[in-house]
Amino acid sequence: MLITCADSLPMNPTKTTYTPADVEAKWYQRWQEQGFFKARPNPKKTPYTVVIPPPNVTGVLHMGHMLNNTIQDVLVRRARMLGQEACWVPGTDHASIATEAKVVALLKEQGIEKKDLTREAFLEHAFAWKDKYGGIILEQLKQLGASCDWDRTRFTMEPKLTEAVLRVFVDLYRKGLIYRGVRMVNWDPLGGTAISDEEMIPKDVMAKMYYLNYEVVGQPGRFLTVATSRPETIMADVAVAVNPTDERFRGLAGQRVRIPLLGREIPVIQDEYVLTDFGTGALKVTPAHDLNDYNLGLKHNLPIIDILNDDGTLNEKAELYVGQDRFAARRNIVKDLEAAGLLVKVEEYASIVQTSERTKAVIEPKLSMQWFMKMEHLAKPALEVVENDTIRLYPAKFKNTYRVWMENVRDWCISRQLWWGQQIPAYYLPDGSFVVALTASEALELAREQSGNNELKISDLRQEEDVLDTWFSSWLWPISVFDGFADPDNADINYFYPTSDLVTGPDILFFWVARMIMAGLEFRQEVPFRNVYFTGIVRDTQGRKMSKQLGNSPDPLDLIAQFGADAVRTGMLFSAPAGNDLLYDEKLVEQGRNFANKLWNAFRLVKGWEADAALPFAHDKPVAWFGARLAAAVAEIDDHFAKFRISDALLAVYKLVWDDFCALYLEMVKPAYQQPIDAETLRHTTAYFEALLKLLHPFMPFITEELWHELGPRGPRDYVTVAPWPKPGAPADGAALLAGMDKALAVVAGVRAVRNQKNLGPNKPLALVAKSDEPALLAAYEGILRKLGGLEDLTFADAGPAGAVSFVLGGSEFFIPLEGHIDVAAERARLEKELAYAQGFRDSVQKKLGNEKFAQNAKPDVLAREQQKLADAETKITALEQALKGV
RNA sequence: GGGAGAUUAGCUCAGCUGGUUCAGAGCAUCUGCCUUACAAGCAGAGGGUCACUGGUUCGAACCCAGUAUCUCCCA
Repeated sequence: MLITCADSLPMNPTKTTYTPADVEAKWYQRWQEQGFFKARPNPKKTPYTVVIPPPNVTGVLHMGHMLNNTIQDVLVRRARMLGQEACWVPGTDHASIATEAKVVALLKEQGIEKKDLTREAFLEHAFAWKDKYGGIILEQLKQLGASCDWDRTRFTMEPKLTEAVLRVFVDLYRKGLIYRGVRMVNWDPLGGTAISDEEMIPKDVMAKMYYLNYEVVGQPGRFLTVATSRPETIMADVAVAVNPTDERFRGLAGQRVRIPLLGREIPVIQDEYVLTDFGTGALKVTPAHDLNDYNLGLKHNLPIIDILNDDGTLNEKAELYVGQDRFAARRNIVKDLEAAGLLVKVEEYASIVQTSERTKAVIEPKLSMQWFMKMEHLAKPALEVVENDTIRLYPAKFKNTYRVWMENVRDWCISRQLWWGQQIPAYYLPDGSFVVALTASEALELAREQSGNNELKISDLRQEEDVLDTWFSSWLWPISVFDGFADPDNADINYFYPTSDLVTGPDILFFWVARMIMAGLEFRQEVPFRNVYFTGIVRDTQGRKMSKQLGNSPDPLDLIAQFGADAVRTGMLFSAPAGNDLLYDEKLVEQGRNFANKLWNAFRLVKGWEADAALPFAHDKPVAWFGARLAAAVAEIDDHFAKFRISDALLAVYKLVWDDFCALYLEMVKPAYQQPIDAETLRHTTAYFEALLKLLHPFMPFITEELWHELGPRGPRDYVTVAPWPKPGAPADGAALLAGMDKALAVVAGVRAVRNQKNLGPNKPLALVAKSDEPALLAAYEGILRKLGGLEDLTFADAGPAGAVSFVLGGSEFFIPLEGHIDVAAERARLEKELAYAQGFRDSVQKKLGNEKFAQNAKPDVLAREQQKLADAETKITALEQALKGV
């Protein structure tokens, strides 16, 4: 009788290599047709929710996305198989500064300058561009196999999410948590906006240090030399500071000095902040243009003179070089200082300047009027939920980082001087005061109330030009994707929130993760997620970050085309422990491809078997053993998942498939060429194969789905994607089965080692004589010993035959008669070495057991183990001594 | 300058409560095999003073102190 595994074979099972390109698109389409990725509130199931860290709407897939989304997909697919209602919400981020910079650059190519456009016209261009190129990245994720519920795709700037942002802004403003204030910000003069710290790129440069002479007032000819890298800012100086302990400036404190060229008098102040060994030890204080100086100015109550315009040119307060760009002014003032004899010297030194990630402009620390959010009130509960493990961070070391940041949290500058983003819903009255409201008409009402002027019209109000920081929409993401602001009691949010796991990079722990926690607690009184898994940064084999400039970043789509999505996914995961950077190496992807190929060939083998119903069940031992092995592996894999050890889980499946199933189990049950197999064994083998496909599916969704359908006839909705995850239930005698097989396999390994040592080749039939202390056990595994060891004969005896190679396992001796291959001296030497080793081991255990304090202090189970070790060592020594006598 | 973390095989990393294992995995390396599923493969082997110096302990990769080097975060 013939048991067929599948009705049709779209793939050619005679081909020895698996070709992923033939099947991947097909299965992704089928999954979508079947609606497997769609999630709906279902009270009978436990929800499992993941919100994607939304990539930039105009971005394209890079290696970091590959890693991050592979991990999410593994978690989501496994949850789905565990019978949970798995909901993975995809979407994109409007990424205000990045996208605006791209649109500005694009318009420039078309000869259009942003400044010549109205806000409305610019946004029209931006939306047109977003509609054309936006969301490409989501299509790319499908090629990776990402099982997102695409019907739920959101965009942080779509109307509903924008409404959520505005509601939150108004709410927090009314709670008194949002205010306007003047602060030192990172100003991008080219982009004309404040940017956040993470949007700056530090650049190593060789800068010049200029030594300038400030004349001491009332002491003509006496100068105080000050070192500065920014001579063009001396017009904004308000003091010169020295360290109070610095002997060189004794007596100068309280004196006044004259700013070079300008002649304005400023005081000399003392502060410990000043480093005595940097520059000349005298520091010019320019509060408007340096953050440290600003703080120094606050401390000493100094005035602030801001000499720069928003575009980086000098304003009239500078008095000199007005209208010139800061760098032109620098060149000119150096010339003039030199001419005036006030420039002592110029030194080169290595320095770091901050530049804008988008416009590349050198960042200017600048005082400006911005919108801020108070963080203290929000940070406190957000810290607590991480401290008390309501939210767990993986790896846990990030708890420390999180704590330090949350305890020193500073107010959040939420305004950006851009157009692409959510415009701040504040409306200025003609008198300069303002109101905050969701809509213009509400604003008008408030404005009339506030001003007492009922004649005010909407056209009298001027809406704030600034937009909100992108993170001000992404911090609401886990709530807003379920419309939790507009409709706080809807079925989706009640069911899917809080989400389960968040997978993201540690670089946005503060900007995103911490703020989502705050938002969750503030607006829903509930954490946004239970676990946060931090991935590492993908680097090249030399440890460098992937970057376009270095050209060290492969195109993920090329990789998928070349190796298959499954191979790329496993390649990323093979070496990606949580929080550790991943050194990407194409070899890992090759390893993934090889693994897919291994699986494919195992399938080809099993597929080729024909069952003969007349044959008796011949492989009860292998079948029982692999059942136990599988159960143990499932338990181990589940444990790895519970601890978010994703790459360990993968490695465990990898070894189960490759070593246990292919190298051992299949070799044990494999019939001789073109011989039939008994039906019972084939039935078990097929069931095991299916279990392996299930365990592998989260990691390698495509090949497992393909083989699932090849392996047996399937109903219309019978897909491994929705198959139940294997249960770990181990058979009662599992431990004994595993231990027994280990002993048998040790004998096989011994025989194979002899084969290799004696250069016998895999085919030469050998005879094995066993002087075993467990003959019954070995007899039970005789079939396996013969097959895997290539034995033509297995006999039990009390003594070894002459002219045999021997090896010792535990208390048993094994002999392989090999006339003509025996080198007596070498045999003796080998056994003696082994004996000496065993004796040394015994002695050390004996010594430990003989130590009174050990006997007193060690736990009973430790003591018992040591005694067992001693007994085992004694047995082995006896057997070795016997073997030596026989040589 | 302040803080956090790391250092285990050639590489990337595990190693849980100090004792199952006189230190484990994957990859790489070496040797031998084109053995009727797979050379993208099979069988076997070698490879470590657990950064260094002390300390605690019957016992330390693990706990403590110091040193060195590296990484990240904050300023």
